[in-house]
Parts: sequence; C-alpha cells; structure tokens
Amino acid sequence: MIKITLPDGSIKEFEKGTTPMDVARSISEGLARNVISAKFNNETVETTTPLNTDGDLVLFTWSNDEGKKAFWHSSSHVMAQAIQDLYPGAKLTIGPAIDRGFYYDVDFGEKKISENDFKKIEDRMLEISRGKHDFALRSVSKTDALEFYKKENNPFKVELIENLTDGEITFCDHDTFTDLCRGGHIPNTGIIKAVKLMSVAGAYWRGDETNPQLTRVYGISFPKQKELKEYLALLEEAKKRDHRKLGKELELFTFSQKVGQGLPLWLPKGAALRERLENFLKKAQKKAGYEMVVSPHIGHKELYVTSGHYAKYGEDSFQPITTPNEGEEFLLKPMNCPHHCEMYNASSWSYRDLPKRFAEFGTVYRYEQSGELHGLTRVRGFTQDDAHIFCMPEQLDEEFKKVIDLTLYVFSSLGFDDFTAQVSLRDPEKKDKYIGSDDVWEKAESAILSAAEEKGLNYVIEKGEAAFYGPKLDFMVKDALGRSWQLGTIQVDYNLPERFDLTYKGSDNESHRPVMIHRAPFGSMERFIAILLEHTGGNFPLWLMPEQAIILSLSEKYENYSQKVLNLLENHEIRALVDNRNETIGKKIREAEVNKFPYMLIVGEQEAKDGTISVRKHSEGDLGTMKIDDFADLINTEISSTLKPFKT
RNA sequence: GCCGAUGUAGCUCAGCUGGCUAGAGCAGCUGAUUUGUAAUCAGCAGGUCGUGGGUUCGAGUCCCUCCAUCGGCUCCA
Repeated sequence: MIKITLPDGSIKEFEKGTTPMDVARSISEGLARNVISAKFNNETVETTTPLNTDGDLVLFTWSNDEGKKAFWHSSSHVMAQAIQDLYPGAKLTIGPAIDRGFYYDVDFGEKKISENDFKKIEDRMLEISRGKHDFALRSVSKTDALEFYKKENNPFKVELIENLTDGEITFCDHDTFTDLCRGGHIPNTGIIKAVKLMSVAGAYWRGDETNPQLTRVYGISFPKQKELKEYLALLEEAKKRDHRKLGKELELFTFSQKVGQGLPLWLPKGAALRERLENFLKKAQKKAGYEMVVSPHIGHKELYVTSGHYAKYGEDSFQPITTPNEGEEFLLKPMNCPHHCEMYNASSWSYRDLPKRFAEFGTVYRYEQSGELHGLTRVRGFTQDDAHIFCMPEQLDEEFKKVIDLTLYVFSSLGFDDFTAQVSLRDPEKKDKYIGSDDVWEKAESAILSAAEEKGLNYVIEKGEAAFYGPKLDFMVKDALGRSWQLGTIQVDYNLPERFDLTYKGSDNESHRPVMIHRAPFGSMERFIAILLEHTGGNFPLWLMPEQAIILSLSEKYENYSQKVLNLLENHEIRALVDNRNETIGKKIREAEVNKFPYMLIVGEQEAKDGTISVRKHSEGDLGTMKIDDFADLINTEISSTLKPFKT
C-alpha cells in the first residue's frame, strides 16, 4: 500500500501501482470525468502513470492553468498528427502549450501553408479527437529513438534526442501517431471538442536567426464549443481596446507614410496628455532630488565609441550624419546616458555633492527592424523619461530603493497594479555579449536582487535579458491581447563611469569612481501611453483626461449661459469645452459618450434660470442638477482619490 | 530583416468568377428645425481603388516590384 496526500491535507491509502485517475475516481465520478492532468511530488505525471511510492498528488481539471496546459499540449500532438496526415513529408520539430493555446513548428519543405489551409487541418483534428484515442507515454532507449527519427528523415528530432540523456527519453503514442515527448497529457483525445487554428508565422529553429526558418502554426482548443466562441468574443473585445484604434478615435496621435514608419505624430490632445504626464513626474522627481537637464538630438560619433554603444549597435543604427566641410560624423541620439556622463564631467564633484540626479525627457531615435514596429509600443523615435543617478558605491542600495519607490508611485497613480517585476541578469554562458568584469557584474546583480527583495517586489529572474552594460529591474505590463511590455526600468551600471572616467573626491581626498543608475519609470512616453490606453480603454484617470467635461447646450439659445459655465469651470481649473451645435441633446449626449467625455453638463432653460448644471456621468448616467461649485468639488474629490502627492 | 495576411472617400466597410460614368453608412458642407439625457430631416460635396510596372480589346478585380499596416519570429542600448 502507498499513502497519497491530497492538497486538502487528507491522506488516503491505495494499492501500489494505482494511477491519478484511480485516485480521482475514489473521490468522485465527477472528478474522474473532469481530471485531465496531475502532478505527483511536484512532477508532472500522466493520469495513467502508476504511482509506486508515498507522495503528494494534485489533480488538475480544465479550470486550472496546469490542466489547460496539458489540454493544449495534447492538442498540439493532435494537430501534428493532422498535419502529417495531410502533408506527408512535413517534418515536426517542437510543439508546446503557451499561455493561450499551443503551436507546432513544422518544416513543410517547399509547401507553403496559409490560413486557407486551416479548415482542413481543423477538420482532421476534430476527426482524430472524436476517435477518443488514449495518450500513452513509454520509455525508449536513445538508440531506438534516434533510429525512429532517422528513418523518418527528421534531422530536428534527431538533434533534440542527441541532446537528451539515455534512459530519460519518452515517446507518446495516440492513435497511429508517435511523438518525442516528456509527458503531461490529457487521458484521451475525446475531450478536445473545439479547435481553431489562429495564425501561421515563420519561426527560426531553436530561436536562432541563422538557423532555417520553420512554419509555426498557432492554435487553440477547448473542451466545449461554447468556450471557443467566448474566447473569440474576448479577442474581439480586446481589439476594441487596441491603442492604435483608440489613439485614432480620440485624436491623440497618428502616423504618416510620408513622415516615415515608426515616427509618431502627437496631435494636440495627445500632446497635452503627454505634457500632463511629464509634469506629474517632474513634480515627483523634484521632491526626490532630481535636476532637469537638456541635451541635443545628435551627438558626435566619438561619444558613442567611448560609451561602447557604437561597437554594439553602430552597424544597426541610423547611419551617421556627416558634416559637409569637415567630414565629422554625428549620430542621431539613440540614448541619453553618454550626454549625461559628459554633463557630470563638466564639473568636479566631492562626495558631499553625491548623489547627483540628472533627469531629462530625452527624445531618442533607434533603427528598429521594420517588422518590429508596433503602434506606439515599438517605434523609431520616442521620448524616454530618463534620468541618471551618479552616486557613491555605498549609496547604491538606498538610491536603488528610492527609484523603486518612485516607480511604484507612478504605477499606482495610474492604476497599474497588475505588473510583474523582472530582474534581468546576464547570461553566464554568453559573457562576450556584455562589457565589464565579472566582479562588477556580480556587485550590480546582487545590489538589484537585494533591493527587490527588501522592497517586497514579486519578481521573476530572467537570465540573458540584461543590458550589455549592466543588469536591470524592469516593470512589465501586459497589453489588451496579453502581450508583455517593458515599461519602467532601473539599471545599475559600473561600466559607463569607467569608460567616461567619472570621478569624485572622497573624504579621504582621493579620487573615486561613482556608480551610475539609469532609470525611467514610464519607460517611454509612447509605450506608457499606449499601454495605459489599452488598460483604461481610453477612460483615463480624470486628472489625465484631455477634456474632463463637455457642456451640452439644449439649443443655441443657451450659448451665453454655456459660455458662462465654461468660464466658471476654468476658474476651478476644470478642462471643458462647449458643444453648442445645432443638434438634438440626444445626439450630443451620444457623441459625448462615444468620445468618452467623463462628464456631460447639460444646460437649458431651467439651468440658466437657476444658475445650475445638469450632470451626467460617462457610462453611468444622470447625476441630477447641481451648482457649479458642487460639481467642482465632485471633480476634485475624484482626482484626489487617485492622484496622491509623492512622499519621499 | 524573415514567414503569413491585408491595403477601395477623413472613418467603418460593400464591390461575385476581369466588362457601362466605383457604392453605402458615419464624419464634413448648405438649408430647414431650436430641441430635456445614446443618432431630426433634406440636399451637396468627397476616391487617379497604397505605389510603379505587366497581362488583356478591357484591371479595384489577374501577375510582378516597392511602400505601409496587421499577426508572429529574430532583435530591443
């Protein structure tokens, strides 16, 4: 007999060789019907894996992430089988589950696959599913595994197997199909009731650009048709929050083919919104001891040779501008740090002067690959809310933590509570990608980790994601479609101070090297506003809204009174405008709702007589009649509930 | 940059297998109406169908180039 501990702490005894499915059945028939995967002693097992020791067992259903993962992973096997049936000679590579669905990377040879092929693959998948084939995992020796795929003439699987250890290789069979697989399947294909292929894309073998490109087929599947419909409806909803669509509708920004791709044009409303965000941060930064600086949009090539950026990115940048007479080379500024280093070098500093915090809303230009550009989230010209802190090594910890506080303040003021902190360290396997000594990197990395730890951040560690000059702490936020974007960033840098020979005089009257922190709480104005748009659906916090209210006159007769109301609102520093068009009040309200005005103030005969306004709140409706002063109080209360002053 | 898709009026879209002067709604303009909480009515105007080339008696429609956009990959100082 073995003892199985369930998540609720209860312990049950079973015969040796019992399976997770048996355990489920012993609890209830309902659970047995719904269980689709399991973990035993924290390792993924099949529902049919015999259990031979005591241990902790967790059963998963569709409602768990692990259950979905097994479901989608199994679905990718089914898709692979369908593809092999329909396209003999197609070579399979890898096919994992992802956050939303699954994909399989396939080498189709000469054959091109497009969306037109989806229907028949989906149909074949459903046909396989209906066969209710069991998934069965079995061990194979390395020799047999290699022989299997050599016979299939599949170099990709052969390469994968060659990197595996003999004795740990498993194949998974279902129906007539066999795949190299480490496990984690649903009991049988029958519970896959709905499938949809989403898109095809090119993807490089093993993620390496120099490798052959494979065709990646994305799909998603569900245990019920209804859930697929709901998922597709959800995607449609998400499209409505797309910042590119909202930005156009709300007249915040635009792009022009003539101006050039990836170069956003900020329209009056968007520019005003940006300015409010900038002023908000400037105010907090002032309190936190930052000083504003300004640097030019181009810089001498030597500047970037010194910083090391030229060696790293020179070839892939916008190419230098050459002066006509002297032949000197200038680069469009791709980052502000070298400029700020030279500003630091303009004076000599004592340890008493540090930390020195130079801040700048610096517009930079980077030659991003054309296929990478994406609305406002990935552009070629953008403005960083940049600052560089020059401090003594012993001040690093405290300064770093202060920057975390500032970033958290920015995020909470704008309602971002669902971010992930990511500590990006260097890839220890590829040290040549980075500059600086091991010693310096270790210091910087441990400084970040301890600060993140001390601030109680819920963080993940990503190796190989560091900048070439130092590790960083990034604040990641998802867009409407669930894609993750880096917003705020804080980076520790021992390298630029070295390269620019930055010094300060210590209390010992000796010259010392300061440490540098690069930081941008928004990241860039462009990306931040884009993600904010997607999170709020265009209903920004009231303090940020381009217009906070619109005065709707009942007819042109009340033009004078509308104007008077507008003046009063301006006295209260409320941003408003008047809609005095010759249209019905119904139409004016509808348009104001569509355009997301937070408050609609309706004025007619009654209001003009009483000196009041009729207040309607966006998407909520009529709030009744009130005095202007009361409305101003309402606005100010709402603003102060989200926008609190920064406390150092 | 690579793989796949898309590009018709300011916006959202229709235009079947190539065939008269390319359509609609919204927005715009003009006029009527002077309005009480999500679209008043009528009229007018607006497009060299992304670009350049080709096939054809004839191209928005078929083929190729380039540009831009969308979904991914790679990249992201």
